[in-house]
Order: sequence, then structure tokens, then C-alpha cells
Amino acid sequence: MTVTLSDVASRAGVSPATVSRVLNGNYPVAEGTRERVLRAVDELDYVLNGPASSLAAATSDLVGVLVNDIADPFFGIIASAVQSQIGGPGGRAGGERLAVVCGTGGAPERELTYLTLLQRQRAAAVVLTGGAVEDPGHRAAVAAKLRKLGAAGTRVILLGRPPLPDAGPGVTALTFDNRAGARELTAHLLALGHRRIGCVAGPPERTTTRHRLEGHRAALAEAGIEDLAGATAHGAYDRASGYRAVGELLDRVPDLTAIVAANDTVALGACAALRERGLRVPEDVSVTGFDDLPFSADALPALTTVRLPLQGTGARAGRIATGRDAPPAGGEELVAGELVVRGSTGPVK
Amino acid sequence: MTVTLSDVASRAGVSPATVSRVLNGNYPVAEGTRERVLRAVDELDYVLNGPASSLAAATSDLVGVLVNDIADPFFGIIASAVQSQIGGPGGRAGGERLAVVCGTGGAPERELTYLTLLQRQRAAAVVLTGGAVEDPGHRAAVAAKLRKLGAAGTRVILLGRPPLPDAGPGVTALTFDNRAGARELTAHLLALGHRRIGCVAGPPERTTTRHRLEGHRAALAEAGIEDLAGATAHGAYDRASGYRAVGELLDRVPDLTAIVAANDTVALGACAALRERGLRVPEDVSVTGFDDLPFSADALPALTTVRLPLQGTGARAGRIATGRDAPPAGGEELVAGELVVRGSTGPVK
DNA sequence: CTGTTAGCGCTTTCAT
DNA sequence: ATGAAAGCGCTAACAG
Repeated sequence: MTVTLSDVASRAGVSPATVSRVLNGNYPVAEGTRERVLRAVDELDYVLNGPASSLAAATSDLVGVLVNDIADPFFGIIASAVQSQIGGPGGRAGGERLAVVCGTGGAPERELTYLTLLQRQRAAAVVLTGGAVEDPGHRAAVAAKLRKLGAAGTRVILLGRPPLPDAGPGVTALTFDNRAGARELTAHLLALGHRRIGCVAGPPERTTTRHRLEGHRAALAEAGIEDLAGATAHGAYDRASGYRAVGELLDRVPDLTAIVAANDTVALGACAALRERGLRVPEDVSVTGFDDLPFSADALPALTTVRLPLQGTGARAGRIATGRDAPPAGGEELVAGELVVRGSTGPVK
Repeated sequence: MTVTLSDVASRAGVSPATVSRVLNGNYPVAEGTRERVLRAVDELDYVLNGPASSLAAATSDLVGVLVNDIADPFFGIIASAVQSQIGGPGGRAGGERLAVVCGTGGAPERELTYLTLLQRQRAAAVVLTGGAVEDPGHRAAVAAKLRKLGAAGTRVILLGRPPLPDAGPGVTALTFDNRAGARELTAHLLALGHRRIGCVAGPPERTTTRHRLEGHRAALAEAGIEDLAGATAHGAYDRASGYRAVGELLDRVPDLTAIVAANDTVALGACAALRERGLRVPEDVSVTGFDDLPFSADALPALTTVRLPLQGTGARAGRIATGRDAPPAGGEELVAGELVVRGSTGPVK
């Protein structure tokens, strides 16, 4: 049979209630009693029953982290940072919270399903990462779900995704300044003399895509340059998409001198495609990424990109999730990226 | 207040038990009743209480995945694959299970702590990934823990880590053939004429490190070549370690013509260090990796490495974890890697 | 096929 | 500071 709280209690010669208090540590217990209980726990090799605690306390030690894809370092770094902060003291007995990482593959309905699953688990907090899908119906559904989660005591944090006012107050949003980053990147290319710039954007329906595209166009507009017709291609946030898009773009606008890619991964695919077509980077075509993932510095040429403080922001989210950090005033914080110029961009030929 | 099973029951005009049966789907219920219940669930916007179910059923739908570091693509890919198979949205067969990803940072005590936490949650399964630490005490402690987990009905799967006989039967081990992979890599270098080969190995206390090193030396021995004194340096499985180790190695053995690195990440660090010293890869020094992570193909030169079927093995582990796949006979399976020759290796000068 | 009846193991007022 | 007792919401025999 499994050892229960009462077993520990009788062994220690106290009541179950006292054992519970010792284990949860959030209630005064005489030092002597405490030690006796702890010893009994040890001797019996007792392990608290999580589900039972959660049922009685109406909350669990689980923190949900929704990501598009765990295998993508962008999300891996964030998830890792969140997790690094949700352990430690401050939790229930044992003091550690567990991260439930859910890969949605970017599918709206999975996002909703996972949110329900997390609601079912009475998660202590939920962190939604990555750009949101801009569909009014889905948006409303997510907002409704988040409202319920919030009402049930679950902390909700949006990371790298815009605020959702109708999800209720108490929802924290840590967003990246994608617009400003993209603007800087394009401005950098313009300063190098580029005028014929192609754009390999992400999936059209995502906020991240829209914002980066807006930043790009803003820079163009500021310089009084018209965006080339047919110079934008959309695709997934992956390498294959970058590879394919370069083909499309070059077919439509053969004399491009630069390409801004949706992110680093896409940029690498683009570079590979360019090389295969006999075009050198950056001598013939400059290429930019976004995010500054670790491999970007090792690519040859190393990518010019915008560094996003993924680790720091993830850690912040983790601390807010556990109540260790207060949410930003107004429930919203815009996190800036930083232009990192490396070898993949150069003066126009 | 929150909606409970009985609320749904009375609304549908049935007993709570019937509602439970409908929701769990593993018991015959008349179609008409079923529909009425489902409608009531919908109307009341009912969400099952996970902790309560888990308490009553003495098992949860949580699957723990222990990894060194979620941010490392090696583990991210595995975690992603495991998760894709344990149900949840997209997965079929009533199995909506959640992956609890735990980053241990490679620390033995964190491994134990997480195992206890998962035991507390009555996890349905636990997947331990990555090489094991070769400390007798820790090894015994993990075995004891796993025995308890197994006894409590938790399925235990070791992925990329050697079997642990004293963890009891019923523990499945899917191990990578690190030895054979490393042997092939070194044999490949030998065939290219290299004789002065340096080795940037991983942390000395891990099984992965030892096996890869053994494979390397086996190849050397087979060719009747003596391992150079001072030609092996140990370090973490990260880029910085590869970078640093090249310095050490070259100081001790300046005329190396090839370097076998602990893995791809380390290899990239090594390449960077080599380049900075004015040495070309592969003209002056050949370099090999291990794992074949996605970025390895994009590095320039692309890495010669051993491809490990991370995705496939992770998926396999996920299916075994949920009981969808039967464990291999004998509880053990050796997964082979595949030599992938690319640009980072070439004939000796 | 469906209802009844007991708990599952813990937390938490409320007393003392 | 500690104990007693009343659930938390669900599942699983066991009947019918």
C-alpha cells in the first residue's frame, strides 16, 4: 500500500493536519513537532499525493507553456527560461512547480484544446508564447478561455504576443517590438545603398508577421522608396520556406540586392538557395534574419539580425507566473530588440 | 461557483456516474444518453476537474520528460517528438496527455527532485533522456526511484541512456549506438589519411562521453594507431567548450590534422576557434560532429557527423509511454546512427 | 445500460 | 500550536 499523510501523522504522533502544515510550510508549527514529522516522512519515504492536494486546495503546481514547436530553438530558449524560474522556493511543499510544455504547431484549435486541458489541471499559470493568429473568431475564443482561467485563479502571461484586452484584466503581455526591429533592419540595408529589397515574410495571419512587415514598409516609406511589386513572399517560419521563397522572389524580381527574412531560420534557408543559384552573400545579395538564435553567429556569413532577449523575457514571464515578480504596470511591456550587424549584409554592388 | 459533474448530471437527467462514463468513453453508454450528456456539458461549459479524476483513478495523464536543457535542439527535438505522440490535441484514442518537460541542467540532484515531483503527480509515464551520470551513488538512487515509480504504475523509458537493470523490469531503454557512430567517424578520418587526430570530448562522467570516446579509440586501435598523448580535452556539450578546447589541444599538439568533437554544437565552436587561428576547415584541419542537428547542414562547411534519429526515437518513446507501442523485447533497443559525410572533412594535407 | 454507494488523500475552517 | 471534522469532485465496484 502507498504511504499516506495519516501514516506519517501516526508515526510522528500528531494529527494529519499538522503534517500537512509542516509540509506546506505556510503555517506556524513548533520546531520540535516539525522535526518529528520530517523524520517520519523520511523514515516512511513518504511522497505527497499531488492530485489530492490539488483537489483539496483547488490549485496545482503546474505551469502551462504554450509554444508553436518545442524543437524550434526560439521556443526552446523561452521555455527553458520560463522553467528555470518556476522552481525554487515559494511553491507548495517541495517548492517546485512543473512546466507543462504544449506544442501547438501553430494550430488555433490546438491552442484552445491545450488551454482547456490546462484549465482542467487547475494550472497555477499559463504562458502563451509566439505570435497570435489574427482571426476574430479565434481571438474571441482565446480571450473567453483566458477570462475563465483568470477567474479560476490561473495567472495568464502573453509572451511575444500582443495584449488581449477582452481577456480581462490581470492578463500580462510581454511583447517584442517587432516593428521597430524590422524597421532598423531595413534602414540598415537602405543605408548600405540597397533599393531593391525582397521580403520573405512569415505566415500572413500571424501578428508577428504583420508587425515585422509593417516595420519593413515603414522604413521604406521613411526613405521615400516604394515597395517593389511582387517582392514579398509569405511562408512558414522554417528553413524550407526561406529556400523556396527565394526562388519565387528571384523569378519575379531578378535584380534584388537584398532580402529581409522573417527570422533567422528562414534567412538560412534563403542563403542556401542563393548560394545554389550562384549568388554570393553578401557580395551579390545581402540577407537579414530576426531573433538572433545561437546558430546565427555560426553561419557563414554570420547573420545580420535583430537580437531578441528571449532568455531574459522568458525568465521574466516565469517569475510573473509564480508571483515572484509583479506584473508590469498596465499589464503590458514592450521589449526592444537590438540590431546586430554581421557578415550577411554589405554595401550594394 | 464552478460547475461540477453532478451539475451536468442533473441537467442531463442522469447520474454522475453516467456522466463520468460518457466523458471517459471507456464504458458503454446509450447513444441517446450520451448525446444528452454531451449537450449538457456544452451548455454548462463544463470542464472536468483533473486533480479529482487523478485522485479517484489513482493515475494522471501527465507524462514527464526529463532533459538536460530544453533550449538545446538535441533535447528539444526529442521532447517535441515525445509530445507529438502522447495524445493531446491531434493525438487520438482518448489519450489527452500532457508533457511535463523538466530541464535538469544535467545535475544529478535535480534529476532526483524532478523524479519525486513526477511521482507525486502520479505521472502516467516518465521519459529520461540524455546520457546518465556515472556515479554509483546517483545511479543507485535513480534506480531506486524508478523502481518505486514502476511499482506505482508509471511507465519508465530511458532514451539515449543505457539500461538500468536494478531499476526493475518493465523499464524500457532506447539507447543510441554512440560507440559505433564514433568509430565510423574516426574510421572515416583515418581513411582520409589523418593520423594526428584530436578529440574534444564531453563531460567525463557521462555515459555518452565515455561511449563516444571508446568508439573513437576502438577505431584508432583497429588501425593500429596510437592515441596521441594530450590529444583529448573534456568539456561541456556546448559551443564555448569546443572553442576553448581547440586552444588547449593546439597548444599541446600543434600539428593536429583533424578533430572529432563531442557533438555538433561543440564542433561548431571548434570550427570558429580554428578559423580565428587562421586554420581552414577542412583544408588544414578536418572536423566532425555528432547528432546531425538541423543547423549542421547550414554551417559552412557543413558538418560531417553521425545522424541520430532523434525524432523517430522520441516518437517511439512517446508511444511506449502511452502504451500504444509495446516495449521492445528484453526492454532494450539499440538505435543506430548513420554517418553523414559533408564538407567539414577532407583528405589530410 | 444506468444508478447507488463508498471512498481516493489532502486541506482547511473551527475549536481548543 | 494542534486536533477534529467536513468536504474538494471524481471514479469504480456493485447492484439492478
